[in-house]
Amino acid sequence: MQITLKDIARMADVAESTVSRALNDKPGVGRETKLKILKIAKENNYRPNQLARGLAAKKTNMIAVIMAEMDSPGNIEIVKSIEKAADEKGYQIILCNTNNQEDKEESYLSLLESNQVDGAIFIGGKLVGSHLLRASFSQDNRIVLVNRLAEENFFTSVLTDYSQGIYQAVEHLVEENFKKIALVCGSRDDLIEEEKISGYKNALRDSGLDLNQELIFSTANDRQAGYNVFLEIIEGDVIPDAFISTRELTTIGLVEAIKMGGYFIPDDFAVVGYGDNILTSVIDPPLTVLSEPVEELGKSSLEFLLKLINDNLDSQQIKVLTPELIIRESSISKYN
Amino acid sequence: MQITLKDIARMADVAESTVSRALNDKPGVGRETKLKILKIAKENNYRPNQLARGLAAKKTNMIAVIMAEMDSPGNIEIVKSIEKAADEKGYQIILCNTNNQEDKEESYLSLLESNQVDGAIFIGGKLVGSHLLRASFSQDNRIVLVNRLAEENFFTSVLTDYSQGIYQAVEHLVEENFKKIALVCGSRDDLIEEEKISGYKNALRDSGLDLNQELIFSTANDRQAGYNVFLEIIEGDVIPDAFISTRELTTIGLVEAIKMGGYFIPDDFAVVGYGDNILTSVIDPPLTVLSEPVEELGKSSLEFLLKLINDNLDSQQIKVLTPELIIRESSISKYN
DNA sequence: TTGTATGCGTTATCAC
DNA sequence: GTGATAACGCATACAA
Repeated sequence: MQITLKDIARMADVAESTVSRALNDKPGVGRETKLKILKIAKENNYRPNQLARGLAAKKTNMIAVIMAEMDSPGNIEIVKSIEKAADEKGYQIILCNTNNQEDKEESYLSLLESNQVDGAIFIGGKLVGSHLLRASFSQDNRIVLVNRLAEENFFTSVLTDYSQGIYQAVEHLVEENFKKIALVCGSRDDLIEEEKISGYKNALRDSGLDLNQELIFSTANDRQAGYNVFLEIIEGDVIPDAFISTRELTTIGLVEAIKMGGYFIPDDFAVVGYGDNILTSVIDPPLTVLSEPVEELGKSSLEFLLKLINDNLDSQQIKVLTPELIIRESSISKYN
Repeated sequence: MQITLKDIARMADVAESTVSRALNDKPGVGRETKLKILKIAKENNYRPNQLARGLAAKKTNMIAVIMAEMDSPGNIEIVKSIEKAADEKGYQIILCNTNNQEDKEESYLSLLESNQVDGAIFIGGKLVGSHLLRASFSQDNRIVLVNRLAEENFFTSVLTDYSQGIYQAVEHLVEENFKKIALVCGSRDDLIEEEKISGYKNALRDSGLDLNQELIFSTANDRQAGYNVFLEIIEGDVIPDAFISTRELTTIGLVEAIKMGGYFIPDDFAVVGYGDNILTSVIDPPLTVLSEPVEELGKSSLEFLLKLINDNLDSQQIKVLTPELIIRESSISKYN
C-alpha cells in the first residue's frame, strides 16, 4: 500500500495540513518542520495521490490531447511539441486517438467533463459537432482546436493557412511552366478542404490560368486513396502535368501510383506534397512539400490552453500560421 | 459547474447511495426508481467525476502506456493495438513519451504510484532501472514490458524474438549467396542488442560462414546514425555485400546513404531492414524486412496487464513472438 | 507557525 | 429496496 499524508503526519508528529503545506511549498510552515517533513516524505518515497489532490484542488495538471489520426507523422510531431511545452509548464498530457470516430471523440470528451483533465486540445478532424460545442460551454471553454474548424467561430484555435499554402504551391508550379495543375484534397463538405480549394482557385486566377473543375479531386486521407486517385486520373479526359497533394498519406499513395505506372517525377508529372517529415522525405525523388508549422502549432495551442485554464480567459483567440513551401526536385521542370 | 450525484439525489428525492447503485447497475434498487434516476441523469448530462470515483473505488480504468520513442512507426502501431484492445475492455489509455530519458520515465511512473492509472505498459527502452523495479514491487506488479528486458527476469513481458528474426534474415541472405553480411544494431551493453548479435552469430555458424567482428556495428537508433554508419563502413577494411539493419530509423538512414553514395540495392549491397510499416514500405527498392508482430505485441501486453490488475495474478508471464521475414527486392541477388 | 475542521464526489458498509 | 454514514487522500479556511 502507498504511503499517505496522514502517515507522514503521524511520523513527523504534526498535523496533516502542515504536511500538505510543506510538500506543496506553501508559506506558513517553519523551516525546521518543513525539512523534517520533506525528509520523511523522501525516505518513504511518498507520492501524493493525484486523484485525491485533483478532487480537493479541482485541478489535475493534466490535459487531454485528442487527435483524429495517429497515422499522420505531422500530427505526431504536433503532439511532441505540445508535450514538450506542457512538460516545461508542469503539465502532463493524455494522448487520445479518435480514429475519426465521433463517438470516441465524445467519450474522450468526458475526460474533460469529469474533471480528469484541466483542458483539452483537439488536433485535426472534421467539423466540430454539437457535443463539442456543448462541452465547451459547460466546461468554461477549456478547449483549443488545432487545424480544425467549427461552423461557429467560437473556439480558441491554432490553424494552418492552407489557402495561402496552396496558393504558393500553385504559383511555384506556374513559374515552372506547368499548366494543368491538379489538386488532390479531401471531402468537399469539409471547410478546411474548401479553404484549400479557394487558395487553388485564387492562385489560378492570379496566374491567368483557367480553372478546370475536373482537376480537383476529393479523396480519403490514406495511402490507398492516393494510389487510386491517380489511376482514376489517367483514365480521365483531362490529364494534368502537375499535382498538389494536400495531405501526407494521400501524397505517399499518389507518388507510388505514378511510379508504379511507369511515369517519372517531375518529367511526366510534377508533385507538390504535404508535410515535411521523415515519411515524405524518404520518397524518391526528393519531394517539394508544403511544410506544416508543426512545432509552432503545438507550442501555441498549449500556450492558449494554459491561458484559458489559468487566467479564466474566455475570450476566444485565433492564430493562423502559414506553411512554408520547400522546393525540391519533384516540382522542377526539365524545360526551365 | 458540473452536476453531481448529490444533485441527482435531490432531484429524484432519493439518497445518494441509491443513485450510485442505479448508475452503476448494481443490484438493490427498484425498477421504478432506477428508471427515474437514469432519466434525470441523462437529461442533465450527468458525468461522474472520475477523480472521486477513482478515489473511492481505488480503480480508474485507465492505464498508462509509456513509450521510449514516438518517432518509430512500429511503436505507434503497438500503441494503436493496445488502445483498440483497451477500448474493448472499457479501459482508456494515457500515452506518455519518455524520449529515452530516465527521469521522464520515473516521473510518468508516478502515474501508477499515485493511483491515477490501474497499470502501466512500457514499450521499448533500455534495460529496466531500479526505480521501475521498486515501483513494480510496491504496486503489485501492475506493469507489463513490451520489447524490453530486465536484468532480473521479473516482469511480465511480451517480447519479440530478435535472435530468431536475425537468424532467419542471415539464412535468407546466405541462400541468396551473400557472403559478407553486416549487422547494424544498437549499443552492445543493451541486452536486446546482444540477443540480435547472438542470432547473427548462430546463423553464421550454422551456415558455415566465418564471423568477422568488424561487420557488427553499433549505432544510435536514428536516421542520421544509419546514414553515418554506412559512410564509416565504406571507409573501412572489410566491405560487406549485405546489411541487416535491425531498427526502423537506422534502416532509413542506411538506405539513404547507400543510394546517395551512388550504389545500388541489391546489386551493390543487399539490405534487410526492420519493421513492415508505411515508412519502410515507401523506400525504393522495395525492402526485405523483418516484420515486427506489432498487433500481437499490443494485444497480448494489454491482456497480460488486465490479468495482473483484475486477477491479482502476481506470477510473472512471458510471451515471445517471432518476427516474420518478408522478402522483397532489396535482398534478391542478381546472380541467382 | 501550527492544528482543527470541513469539503471535494464518489463508493461501500452498514443499518433499517 | 432504501437511506444514513463513513471512508478515500488531500487542500484549505479558519482558529489557535
